[in-house]
Amino acid sequence: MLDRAVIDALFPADLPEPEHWEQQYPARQLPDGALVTRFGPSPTGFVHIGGIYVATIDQDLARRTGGRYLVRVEDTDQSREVEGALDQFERGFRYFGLAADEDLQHDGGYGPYQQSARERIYLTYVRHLLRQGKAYLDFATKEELAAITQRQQATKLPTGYYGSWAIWRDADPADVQAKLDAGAPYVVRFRAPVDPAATGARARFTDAIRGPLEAEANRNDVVILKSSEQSPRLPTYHFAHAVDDHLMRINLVVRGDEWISSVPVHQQLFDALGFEPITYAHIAPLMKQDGGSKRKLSKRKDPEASVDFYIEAGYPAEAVLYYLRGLANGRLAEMPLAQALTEPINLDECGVAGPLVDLVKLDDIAADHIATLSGAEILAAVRTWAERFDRELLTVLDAEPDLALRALAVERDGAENPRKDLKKWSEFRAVYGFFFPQLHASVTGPEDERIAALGVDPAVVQAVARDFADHYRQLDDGQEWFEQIREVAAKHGFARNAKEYKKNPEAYPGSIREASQIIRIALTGSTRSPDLHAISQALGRDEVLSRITELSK
RNA sequence: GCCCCCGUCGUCUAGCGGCCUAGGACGCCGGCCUCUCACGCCGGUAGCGUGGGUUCGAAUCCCAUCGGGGGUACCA
Repeated sequence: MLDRAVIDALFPADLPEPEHWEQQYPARQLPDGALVTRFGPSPTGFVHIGGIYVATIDQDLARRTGGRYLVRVEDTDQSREVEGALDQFERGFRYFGLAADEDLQHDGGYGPYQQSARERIYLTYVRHLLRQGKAYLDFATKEELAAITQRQQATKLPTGYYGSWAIWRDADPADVQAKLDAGAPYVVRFRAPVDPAATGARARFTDAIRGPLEAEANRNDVVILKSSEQSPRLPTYHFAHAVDDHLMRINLVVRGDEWISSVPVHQQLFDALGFEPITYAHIAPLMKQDGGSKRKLSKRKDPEASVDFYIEAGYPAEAVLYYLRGLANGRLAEMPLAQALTEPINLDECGVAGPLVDLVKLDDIAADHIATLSGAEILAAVRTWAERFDRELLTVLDAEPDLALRALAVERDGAENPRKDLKKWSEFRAVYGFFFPQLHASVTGPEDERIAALGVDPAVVQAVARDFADHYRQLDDGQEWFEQIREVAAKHGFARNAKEYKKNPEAYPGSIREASQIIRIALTGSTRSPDLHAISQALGRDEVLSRITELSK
């Protein structure tokens, strides 16, 4: 073991002792059962939907128990850091209304809330471990490490830096001093306390979601402090997790299940540091079907892995949240959205398998949700979306707010079963664009391919349009209004109904169906639309006539 | 290689030894409504990974096997 003086010389002279931090970050005064949770975004410039998934659970648990939910930026891997990543994270989480009780902007007295700013805290505890011989300096080079792994693989031994493979674990202090004198870079490794191969030691813990779990005890002397060549000196995730979560007085760690196999290390670390063990809830990650198998949603391959995907498409945040909460806790998926958003997530009901994200299901949820909104609410949301993603639409909306409201009211306001024609705000343009003269591509005449596709004689089309326009009356009653089409259709010999037409197609230019479609296409540019009378009401008499007249020319 | 987690319709799931000839939701298919499309309503399709046990009885318990996922980094 190294002399204390040698160890201390490695650290700033004014570095505080652990007691200092313990006092600075005292136990929280919170009601019994209050959960203190945290989410740790990495500023890599990509905000993963899985982050929203986990953070929602974190926040829910804290809120419900009268605890705290904090965001701590995990930026210990500087090589992956990206400029502006924090803003991106901010924006993404704000869209989903995930505000932390404590974070970079909201100091709760347990900060800094960014690992790169916590160097002195980590160093205190590294020195502490070093002094007790629970950690040691390691000068092994990359090549040496690779060689060790290779030999272990060749002999089918567990890979890693442990026991007699750990060349610096029990090094002669004189050798260490010599390396130090030569200015050789080093890392600090944790001295794993047991050899599971010899003792059969097991690690046991109870996961808040999965119940009792068990694994081989950790054997590896994991790195806790990264290379002495770097500044600031940063810890690995393992060490930062122990120190930060203890000092921030976190009492429930919710994280992806890829961490399960690290729990044995974490337990040893907590124990060596003299920290109370912490409870874990390991969440099954969001998955994606890939050929015959499943894999985690990948930021490289799957656009829907990014929160930007949902924001750009304009999925309502509530719908996404509702979907995600239902995925986490199936019970919530069975209840209406408003209730599921406030109903607690129960960890013991959370799935353990890893659900596939199903955008078709999300679409269904979103359409259902939007159908519960009023036209005014939808307009407001579409407007907000358009501010960022469709400036032309924004201009039109702002020029004609009343028209927009009338358009949205069609088969919606006051309707028993409102249309579910909108799944996301980006669809507004395609679905409602025709209402706006600025966005509507008018039909140019009987030869327009949209009309031609009906297969009705162009001359008849023209005549129908002309007659319809000549006698057109803007009527309030839908039945009466539609009579106008029936009359024109009858006059030009259209069959009264589709059945009659089918029986003898040669005898008619078409049926009432085709006649209606002529008017529909003239008004909307499409063979599929909401109720024609309602559309005519929204458009107004002049616009109806102008669109029909285009066809009669 | 070693260690760990997981496995019910296409998807999300209910199910904790008899209430299961496995229930719901989404999807899909068909029908009704109808001037189109939606909506709505009605009906249908489809599953316990496999093989052994235990038991009067197994989706549920045990073992094995297969499949999928993760870890084994100075990434998180």
